[in-house]
Amino acid sequence: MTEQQYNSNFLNILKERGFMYQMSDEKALDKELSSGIVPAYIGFDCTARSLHVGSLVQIMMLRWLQKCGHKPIILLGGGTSKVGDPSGKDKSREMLTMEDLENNKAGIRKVFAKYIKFGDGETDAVMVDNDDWLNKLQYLDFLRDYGPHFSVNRMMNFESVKIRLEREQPLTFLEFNYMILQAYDFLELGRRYGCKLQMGGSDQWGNMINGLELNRRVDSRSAHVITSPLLTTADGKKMGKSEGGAVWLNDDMLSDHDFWQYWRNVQDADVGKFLRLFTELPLDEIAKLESLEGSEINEAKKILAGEVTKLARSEDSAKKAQDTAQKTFEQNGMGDALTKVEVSRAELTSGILAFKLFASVGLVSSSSEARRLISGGGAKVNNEKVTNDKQEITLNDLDKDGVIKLSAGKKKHIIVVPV
RNA sequence: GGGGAGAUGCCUGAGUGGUUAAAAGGGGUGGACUGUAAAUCCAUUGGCUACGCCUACAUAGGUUCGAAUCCUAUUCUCCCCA
Repeated sequence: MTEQQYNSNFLNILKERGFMYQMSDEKALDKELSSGIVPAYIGFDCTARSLHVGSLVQIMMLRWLQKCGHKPIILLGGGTSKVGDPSGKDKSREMLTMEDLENNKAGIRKVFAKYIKFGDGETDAVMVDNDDWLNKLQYLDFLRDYGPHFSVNRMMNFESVKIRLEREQPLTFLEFNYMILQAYDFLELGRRYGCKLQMGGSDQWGNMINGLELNRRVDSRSAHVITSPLLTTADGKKMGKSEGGAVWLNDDMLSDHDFWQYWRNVQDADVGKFLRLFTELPLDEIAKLESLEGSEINEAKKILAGEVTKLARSEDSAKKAQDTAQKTFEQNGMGDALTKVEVSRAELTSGILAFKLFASVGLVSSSSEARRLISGGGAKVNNEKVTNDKQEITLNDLDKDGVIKLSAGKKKHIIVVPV
């Protein structure tokens, strides 16, 4: 490997693998990390039942952190979700019920359990909800105790604030307070767990620095922050959209097959970057993979898909997904991991109009869309193009395995199982 | 509290009484080309048991043969003055 820039193994890994965007006081942090266990945290929203690949960079950072002998703290924004995240300006989000919130927390915990180890040990991860302390805050006490440490003049200079003001877009007081609450989280975690490091996306830099300073001013605790680059795909789009939906990490939100396919279909230019960030393959191996040319890079994509799926789902899921992909795409057949939909035998006996079946099975969202698909030549039954939307699908269409394969375009397939 | 501007399809954004399911772009989807990639090109993009029907331009009423376009009330948003 190249020269090791830091004493801390953790920092070296972050640097080499592309997790590092900026950090506060490099030397001090390096020293801190190389001389003992450092508890570090990253905050996550819990507005959905699962996190999606957009959070994967953060998750991997915590995983490496633990691997390097430190303690990950996962902070869920249960308290802040209660207020609703204001940065999605248009519609203020619906309030989550307590029940939703608990469900979401459980779902998110499930994801993390795949990546890091929880428990009571020194480097075991813990998961906390900022509702535990934010909810109890007394406005006046809070103002008196922490208000003096925040300078509005400075906050006005923060990128996030400045942009809004310059564009004359509204910035609510609520929103303005968010960064203060976030800073307070850092302080609280410092008190509870001796947390000294906050990590997060580079858009959080300003907020994170606030927390760092609050720690220093109020508790004289030395604290640090590291940000990761904001991830975009090679064509500059946000990561994590596929076939119209978000790429969820939980398997009850997105099938193993679709998850695997997302990684299989990344752009050539992203392969190396993603391998470094989202897998734990050695760097020299990654270098080899990303240097593959032309269609050979597809092999690298398969490895990427396999590795990521293994981590997020399971070894078995990865295998099945790859197997299915091979059968489906390379042999024009079908694999186990394709979504199966049951259709009553009785209906098939009398015949179902093609466009209706495509819609009811969920390949398209309406029968109008199904008709469009068919007239555009994108609908197939057992690899045969459907030419007429009134074509009937019947038991006669069962293949030798007694099922029917429906395809919408080249990539979306569903297996119809008569019951 | 006073005055002004505005709310259009997934998003941005035209339209200001009549072929307007609503320009244009973005995004999505399908096709061609390829490597299950990118770029490019073409098509499509409210719903429906479909050459017709229904629902749509913040909400509720009204004027009119006819409204997204005019009137009234309501809700929300932004701006300015106090």
